[in-house]
Amino acid sequence: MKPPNTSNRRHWLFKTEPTSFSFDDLLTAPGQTTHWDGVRNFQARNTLRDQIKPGDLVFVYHSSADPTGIAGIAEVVRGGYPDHTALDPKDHHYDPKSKADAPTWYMVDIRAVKTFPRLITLDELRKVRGLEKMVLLQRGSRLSVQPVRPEEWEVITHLV
DNA sequence: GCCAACGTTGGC
DNA sequence: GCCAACGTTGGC
Repeated sequence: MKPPNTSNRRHWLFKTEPTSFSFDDLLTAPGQTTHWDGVRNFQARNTLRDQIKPGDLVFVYHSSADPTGIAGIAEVVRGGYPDHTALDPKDHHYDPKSKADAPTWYMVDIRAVKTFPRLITLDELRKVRGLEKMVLLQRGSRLSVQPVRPEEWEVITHLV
């Protein structure tokens, strides 16, 4: 495998509901690696398809949980490719408008690289200076795949 | 192209 | 479970 280009790596945040897929589930997955499937929002799709590259780093965020927050870090091991779950009528994320020869939806593969010793909660993030512009913290923000600025990444990783 | 209706997200 | 905010759909 080609070593990732760590100098140009970008940073992202992926939301997941831990009742359906948690960071622990990623840790116990084969190779601690998984497809990040099921994204059905065009803006997030564009990011997955066009911008997220192997070597990029990802905060895995637990939404609709108690408490909500960032559970750990994963590394992108495969860039955007078609999300086959959109083609499976039995899949919860099936989309009849997506076709195999013209896929609408994309996913990436990620591998766990760091488990935070504790959840970095949303409450805590809201209080940290320097994160005021973070996409996650914007009012009404619900993008499930979102960019994280380098300085935001730096501040957050030093909280634990 | 507008925009009302509808469905979803996600914090609380 | 509530509901504000948002994205998508479809009639016009």
